[in-house]
Amino acid sequence: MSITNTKKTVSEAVIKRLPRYYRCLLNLEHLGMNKVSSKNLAEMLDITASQVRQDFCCFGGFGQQGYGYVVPKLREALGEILGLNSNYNLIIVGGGNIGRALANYRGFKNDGFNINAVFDINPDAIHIDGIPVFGMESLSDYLKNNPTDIAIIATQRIAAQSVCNTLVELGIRSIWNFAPVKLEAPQDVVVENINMIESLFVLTYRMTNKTTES
Amino acid sequence: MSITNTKKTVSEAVIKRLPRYYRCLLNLEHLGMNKVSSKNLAEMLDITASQVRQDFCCFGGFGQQGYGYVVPKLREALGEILGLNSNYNLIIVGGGNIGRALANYRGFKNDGFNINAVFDINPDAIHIDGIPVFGMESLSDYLKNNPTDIAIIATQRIAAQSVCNTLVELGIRSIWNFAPVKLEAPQDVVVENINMIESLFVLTYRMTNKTTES
DNA sequence: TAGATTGTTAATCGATTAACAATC
DNA sequence: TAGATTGTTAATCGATTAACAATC
Repeated sequence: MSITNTKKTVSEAVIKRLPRYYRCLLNLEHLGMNKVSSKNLAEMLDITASQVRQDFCCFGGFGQQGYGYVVPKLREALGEILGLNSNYNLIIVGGGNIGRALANYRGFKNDGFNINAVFDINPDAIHIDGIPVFGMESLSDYLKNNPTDIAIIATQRIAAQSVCNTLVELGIRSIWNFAPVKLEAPQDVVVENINMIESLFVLTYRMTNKTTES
Repeated sequence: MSITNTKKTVSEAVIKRLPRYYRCLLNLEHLGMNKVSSKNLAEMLDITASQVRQDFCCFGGFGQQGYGYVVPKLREALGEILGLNSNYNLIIVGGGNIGRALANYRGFKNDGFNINAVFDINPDAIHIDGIPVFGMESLSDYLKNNPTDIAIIATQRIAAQSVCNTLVELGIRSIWNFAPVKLEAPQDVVVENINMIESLFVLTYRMTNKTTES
């Protein structure tokens, strides 16, 4: 009740900007900056100062009139809003290229995301340093014994929906989906997608339709 | 002049929907469907029929009143708008987890995207089946001799901007960026980003701020 | 105190939705 | 022809920007 969500709903657009504010503030904090104004932030993020203040206002506002924002305090507050003060336990389903890349990438750990296991239909063919790889048939037992906050779906497109169904049935309520499909899931399940091919198509669109002027 | 961009500017929101329309139509085409209405498409994509028609209208409209849209014709037209009727030559800079995953993933080839080479500061440590791995010092020579449409930046965050500068200097005009930084580039350079950590933060935001009601 | 900058309300701008004439 | 569905204009809704009183 203290910080979160004073106003009714926070728009998609605002939510997508929150991680950027957070990252930017983390950088400033590491640089030892103590004070920042909406004008400063706006310049760094290429948006308007008005928008910065408006966005923060959704959550109650964290500044001091006439002064600005205290960097560590604001970063902390945004971290709380984003849920970054907890640790998260993750598993990956699908040990193909993307699944392995995510498993091997150690960067998520810094932000409290621990990848504890990888599941694949063909576990014997996959080796990942420091993370166990199990067959799909072990998923149910694993989840019963190991509380898991987030499941990453990194399977083939064709398998993604059925894997999603299984995960939901086994109690998973948060899915980070890398398969290029729109997953159907109950409304209490949170799904966030990374769709590379869509991003690539946007790139070729811009290449093809580049404006020649200005 | 024939198909593209009748109206002045196409909004970001519309552009982001184009790949979805395209994917959906490709599926319908594979299923052998010949006809589709804006209502059908809207249902499949979870948007309004009005929006579908409005979006297509940006490019002149491809339907027949009273009938709907001819699937292969519409798919073809969208493919042209998205620039998917050409082949593209790509290179990857950065042979870490993401770079290797992208290089090993064969799926892009289906859509005409050929990954021809990988560059890394430590090329000897990296082996990718069927794709040569070179040192960074070979980049300039390679690009002189091998026309390249798109460069993928898959380096560490810290190296990304300098790699970007080099690529731009060497003539690259399209960059698909996987490093979690906002790259500065001349305005005639097209940059499209995949920012995983931002996506993950949006996921934890939704987990943390889930509405209990309804 | 005077200057700066927030929080918030009001104005503007743009995107989505509704409506409907055109027409297949 | 009658029914269906587009293309497009008008209405609505929401997000961004501007403005400014509050206040540090």
